[in-house]
Amino acid sequence: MNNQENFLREKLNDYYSTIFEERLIDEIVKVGHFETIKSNKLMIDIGEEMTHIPLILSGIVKIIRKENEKELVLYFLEKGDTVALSFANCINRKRSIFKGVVEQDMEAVFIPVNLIDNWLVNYNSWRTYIIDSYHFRLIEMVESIDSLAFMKMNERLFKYLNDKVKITKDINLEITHQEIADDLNSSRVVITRLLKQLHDEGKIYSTRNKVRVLDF
DNA sequence: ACATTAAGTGATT
DNA sequence: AATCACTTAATGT
Repeated sequence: MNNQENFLREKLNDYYSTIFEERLIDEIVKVGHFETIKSNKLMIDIGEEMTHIPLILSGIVKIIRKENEKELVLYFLEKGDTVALSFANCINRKRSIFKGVVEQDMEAVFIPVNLIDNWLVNYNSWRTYIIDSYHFRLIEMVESIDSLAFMKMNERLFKYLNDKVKITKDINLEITHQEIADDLNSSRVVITRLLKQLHDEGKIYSTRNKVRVLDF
């Protein structure tokens, strides 16, 4: 057993070792490679081939859908999450349908996709993990659809802020109106006005580059 | 002090 | 709810 493997084993210890069986951890340690990606770096873009999937150890990744230069944030990934790579994708073509941007410095163990299929049949804990993660992503997608279809911009904005607080575990968000507008595929002016409204309602407190969520 | 970037606002669609 | 056009405020150099 070499240093590299021990290092990975150590990294997996605080989260994944509790959900994966030992034999699987041994495999991951053998084939995975550890990587850190800095905030604001592009992890994956739409159309890019997926050669590896990440098991996220820390940090946050923002998952975005893009259509002719317009973008919409769907959800965030954090520790314990992975990109829900479809089974069909594993077998056939494996190009990403999402864009993933690192939101907070991320650490992850990357697993080559060609192993995923095999692990699905060989490791119970892997199967459970992938299916659960699938299920969870589906729910988040439905939430996205709901908010697009049924919610007004002010409600979407408030949900967005709440989601951010939940994922960053901090009610103080460092963000500009423009960035929020981009994430929601809205315009800066609209966000400014709605934020002021929320501010006046006492739900948030906002100053330049900052939003503090008071009511969540 | 000046330039740049972020935020606020009225009017219009 | 979006866009335009402009103002005002905050911040970096």
